[in-house]
Amino acid sequence: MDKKFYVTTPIYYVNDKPHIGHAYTTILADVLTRFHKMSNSERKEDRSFFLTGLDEHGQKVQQAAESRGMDPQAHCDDLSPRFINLWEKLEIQYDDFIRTTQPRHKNVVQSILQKVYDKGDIYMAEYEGWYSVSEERFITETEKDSGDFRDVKKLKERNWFFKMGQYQERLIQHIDGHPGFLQPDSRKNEILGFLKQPLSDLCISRPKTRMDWGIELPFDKDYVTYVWFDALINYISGVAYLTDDAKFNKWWPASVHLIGKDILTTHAVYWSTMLFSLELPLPETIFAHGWWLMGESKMSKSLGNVVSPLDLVDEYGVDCVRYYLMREMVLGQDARFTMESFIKRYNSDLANDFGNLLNRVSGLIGKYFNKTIPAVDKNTEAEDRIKSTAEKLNDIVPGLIEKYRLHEAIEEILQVVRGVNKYMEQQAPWKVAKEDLARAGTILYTAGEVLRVCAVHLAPVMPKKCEQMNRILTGDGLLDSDWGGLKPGFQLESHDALFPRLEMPKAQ
RNA sequence: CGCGGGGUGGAGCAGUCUGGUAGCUCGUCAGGCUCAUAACCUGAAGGUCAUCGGUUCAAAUCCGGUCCCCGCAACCA
Repeated sequence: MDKKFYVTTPIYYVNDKPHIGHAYTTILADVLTRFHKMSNSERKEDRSFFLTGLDEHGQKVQQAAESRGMDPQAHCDDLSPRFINLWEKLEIQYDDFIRTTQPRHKNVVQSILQKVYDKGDIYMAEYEGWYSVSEERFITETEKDSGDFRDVKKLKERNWFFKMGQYQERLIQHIDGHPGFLQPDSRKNEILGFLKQPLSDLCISRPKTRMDWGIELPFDKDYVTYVWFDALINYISGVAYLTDDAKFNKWWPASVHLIGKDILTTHAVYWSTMLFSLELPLPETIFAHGWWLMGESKMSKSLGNVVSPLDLVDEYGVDCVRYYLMREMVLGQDARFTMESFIKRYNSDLANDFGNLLNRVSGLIGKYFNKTIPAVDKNTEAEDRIKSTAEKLNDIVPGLIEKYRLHEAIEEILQVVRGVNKYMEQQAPWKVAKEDLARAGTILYTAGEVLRVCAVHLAPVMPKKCEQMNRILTGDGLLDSDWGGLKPGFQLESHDALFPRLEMPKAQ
């Protein structure tokens, strides 16, 4: 994990307010970045780059703006703070926030269009397909057959096409040759299955007569570019492609594009072939995560009345929500959000195991050592054992993070926390203290130090709470998982419960 | 027969690639402890690993059939 880490989220489409799907991906990116910062030994801040932002062009944005009686740019400017403010509230430490209406992005998109055009990978042709008059867009055969669209008619339109199909074989070979490129495996197979069909070329233009909220084609002023062709480029325009070679070469190719499973094809196929055309390396990994389900349906803005995990932030704190989201979802699979599972998870992991352990340790140190961290007298086998479980986390956690097995990494840390509770039970310092104070000191130092190490490992998930725990135990928020952070002689202050137990709300 | 993923104690998951006493968290029951946020620790009950058949000394794991669930089938973000 000592190499550079460049992570991206999708740039979110500004036709509505941010929702849990946006928040989940962004928190995930933040957590992964913090894990990488932590494990990089030197110049930590230079070793990771986290890019997120907004996708502001396209028909839906234009329509959303129209329905509000606003200019599209004003609409975007109005919505963007909602995202930025939410990220701040969720403790997201991104390195850059890109908006596709920014000149730095538009310029790159136009340069790329020209470049690909000059190369001969873009040509004009007649597009014929089913057009929905009410939706003002072309629909697919499947969509037409679904019967959900009225006013459907065949329509011909002259458009510009990207020669995507010619890269089909090369893409298949890349996927086969790079097992980690598309994750999880089920998604990789999905794409390989998709690529068994002939891959057609991609229509990358929209006539301004139909839709003009986009980036103009440099070689044809009557058209703007298709929103995906525009949006995907953010991953390289955001790290200064064509404008700052040193910066670009430092970060590209991305370590991972985090996406929801709904936009897998655009990333795995469109984006990859675009990069082939540009003769740029492909990202190391595209990871498609699942969706948060509410009851039986996908949680989305269309269900305005649902309780979202985001609603819990104000009441229960951002760290607890981050913990829940990261621990409860198996990356790649769907997960179900319920209030009950949130409270159960919070109580059993954070209140009972993690938070309560702090109170046990600090309470006993208060009672028998006048709130002063005791020194280690002599380690026994029991100390060596619990200490080694803590030290093993230094290998286990980064290993699991690299494999995107985040919930397992968290579980491993919690196993160590539970181990300390067990160790306390077996060593019973509250009894030992009455006969052998030095021995009790050894036990309490060890328990406290393992707890502190666990807090350091959990800090990427719960930055505030873990720093707070570290501060309680050591007096500063420095996060270092090396053994010995607890300083004998340090005076503990009294403190409130870090994770007060929650009552299960009564069934309505 | 379009392609792919899955079906493991009450719930959620791991284990399947590299066959060999079925593991974890929550829940339930009993006991212990009493430092702590009625928390913590120990023990127990509970699974024919969807189903049928095959290979094997041995199958949750490999092979084949069947049933059920889910995703994909692009140019709308």
